[in-house]
Amino acid sequence: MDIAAAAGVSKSLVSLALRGDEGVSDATRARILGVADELGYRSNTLARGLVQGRTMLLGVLLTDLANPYHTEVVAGVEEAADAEGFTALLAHGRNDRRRLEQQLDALLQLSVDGVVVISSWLDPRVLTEAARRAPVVMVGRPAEHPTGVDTVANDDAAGATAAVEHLAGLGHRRIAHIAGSRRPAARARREGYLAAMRRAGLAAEAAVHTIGDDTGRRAAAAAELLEAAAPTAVFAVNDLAALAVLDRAHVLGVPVPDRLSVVGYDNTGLAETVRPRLTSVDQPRATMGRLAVTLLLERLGGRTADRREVLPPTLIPRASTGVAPAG
Amino acid sequence: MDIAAAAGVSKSLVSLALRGDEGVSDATRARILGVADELGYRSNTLARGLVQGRTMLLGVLLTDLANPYHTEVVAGVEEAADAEGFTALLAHGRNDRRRLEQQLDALLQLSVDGVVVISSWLDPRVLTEAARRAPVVMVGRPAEHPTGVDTVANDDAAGATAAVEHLAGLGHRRIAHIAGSRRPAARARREGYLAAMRRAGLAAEAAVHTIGDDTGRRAAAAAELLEAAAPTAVFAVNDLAALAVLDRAHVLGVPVPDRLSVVGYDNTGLAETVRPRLTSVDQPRATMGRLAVTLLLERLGGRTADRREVLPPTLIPRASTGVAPAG
DNA sequence: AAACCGAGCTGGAACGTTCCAGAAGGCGAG
DNA sequence: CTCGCCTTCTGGAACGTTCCAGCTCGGTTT
Repeated sequence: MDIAAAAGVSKSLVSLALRGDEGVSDATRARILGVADELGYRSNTLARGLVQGRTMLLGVLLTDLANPYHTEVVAGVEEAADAEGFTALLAHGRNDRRRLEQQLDALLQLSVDGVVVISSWLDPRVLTEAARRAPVVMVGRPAEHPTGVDTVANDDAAGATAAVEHLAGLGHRRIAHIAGSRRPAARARREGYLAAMRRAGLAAEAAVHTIGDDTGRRAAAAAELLEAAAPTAVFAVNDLAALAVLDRAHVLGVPVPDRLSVVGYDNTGLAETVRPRLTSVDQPRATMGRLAVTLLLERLGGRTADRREVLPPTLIPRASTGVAPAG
Repeated sequence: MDIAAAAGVSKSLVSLALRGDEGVSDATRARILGVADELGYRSNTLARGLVQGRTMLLGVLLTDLANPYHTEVVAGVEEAADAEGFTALLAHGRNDRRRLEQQLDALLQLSVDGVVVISSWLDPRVLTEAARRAPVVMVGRPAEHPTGVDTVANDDAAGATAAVEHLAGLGHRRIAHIAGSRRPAARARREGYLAAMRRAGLAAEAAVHTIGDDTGRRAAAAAELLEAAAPTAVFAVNDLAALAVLDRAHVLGVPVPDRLSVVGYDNTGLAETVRPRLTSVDQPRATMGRLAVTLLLERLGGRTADRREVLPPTLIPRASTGVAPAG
């Protein structure tokens, strides 16, 4: 450390002074800080991490940067990380499971103190294995709970129920559902929809159409659904699917919400952008991100039992839903 | 290194074997790899970085994760980084200049081998200072070129010209512009618009309304513009502003594109989502990201002269523009 | 005056790698 | 048989920090 030489003290004392330790005289401290400033000194995270065994870095691994759902969770994670003195570093899987695993590996090799995984894509065994090297919290609904890993999810069944009850409360009976792929969250929403329809005495009216992830099939499913089931209301598995329905309704000349009500899920920025504004089920994303950090810190504090947190979503009514058309 | 003990060789040999060096006998290599696998060994980036003086990490600093413009640049950066054997780590400024600086600092302290800054927010002096510790490339249009830093930008004037020529070619004369804040890119687009209007002999018809960054003022500016200037076409500084115009037109019952044509800038996902699909100027974002990495590598290879790259944008015609209404 | 104390400082080990000089042993050429 | 060379392997230094045990020196207590 050249600061030591320049200030005429030992490197140990430089270290103490820079870290603000008590046992350094004011005069010496001032001199050391002065020299450090002059030399443009920046501490070296690598060296510190190596000797301390912790880096104050949190890794955030996400499947898809472009997905606004993910980025709001990230905001929550960052806020909490900042408050605890950690730096959040993001790694991006770009919708590719292999790459996701590589990025996870890269984070672990960097000796991050913990990892928040915002993705349902990783194999539970990969997560369990990762959790042996650093605490791992997964945000999202896993198909199968990975042992050694904490999870934070929203209550998809409750969200679906809220959507159905909102629509039923407006007098709708033919409430159809556009379901997602076989992913766990989508499945839970679908089951929640079916259960809520039963409870509302509308089991006979339930209609489910399943879509893929790509835009083309979304549009096709929307068209099919509107023509086959002739619903007065649609609960869609997510905002993008809801958008496809709005789009199709526009093409068919069906006015929304006068003749058709539509509810989305995730309350993405889109919901507030499209015309009409989309009623959508909101997950408390920022809260989920913050909670993930809390769970990580608990693990760092020594907790070993797995935790599985489920947070309640909220329905945000907007202009895409209205009272059911008469007849 | 416990692998060394378990395999009965020196730590040096373990290092050589794991890195695939030639001078290790096949039998010994197999034994070492076997032991490493069994012990679940992962190399330690901190230690390697410390001794080698490079980490094979690229830092990507961005103002706003939620901005799809940024994320596509990131995709280009990641693609190129991957191809060169680097790992891209993202740090996020969350629309806060102070935080942006802190994150930049964190990246430098991590000893990343280079930084791609996707933001026009940082003080040029901060960037110049950072560039003394690691190569820095800025993607975006700086107000003032920071010395020691390479920049990659799109040609905003050319983009504005393309928009005006497209509209003029459709017979429009009263082409108004919704301008952005005082940020350099916005200013360049505005100047480009004015110059193109002059060249088209429409200087007298030019009308500029300026907006802020928030949604409310966007809507107000859109309303004001449509009512005051009564244009038949609007070139907006970005897609969000264009959206506000579409929205306002919808409220006023002005059909697009029959009585009003609208062109955006940035060609974000929104442009393909809204109805009608938005004509927009596309920046070659992925290419810009890849180019940024190329420039970083050149710096690592020893180049010291600053480079300033400007890439041509492309207008993507969609349904929001049509021939000017008669009369 | 001896013993103790605390404030202020130092030197060296440690962290997990890579790198470098060089050692050991086998083999072919002279 | 000796020399040199090649292959395979080793030991220790180095990277920039933190941590720990311990040093020195003036002042206070007994």
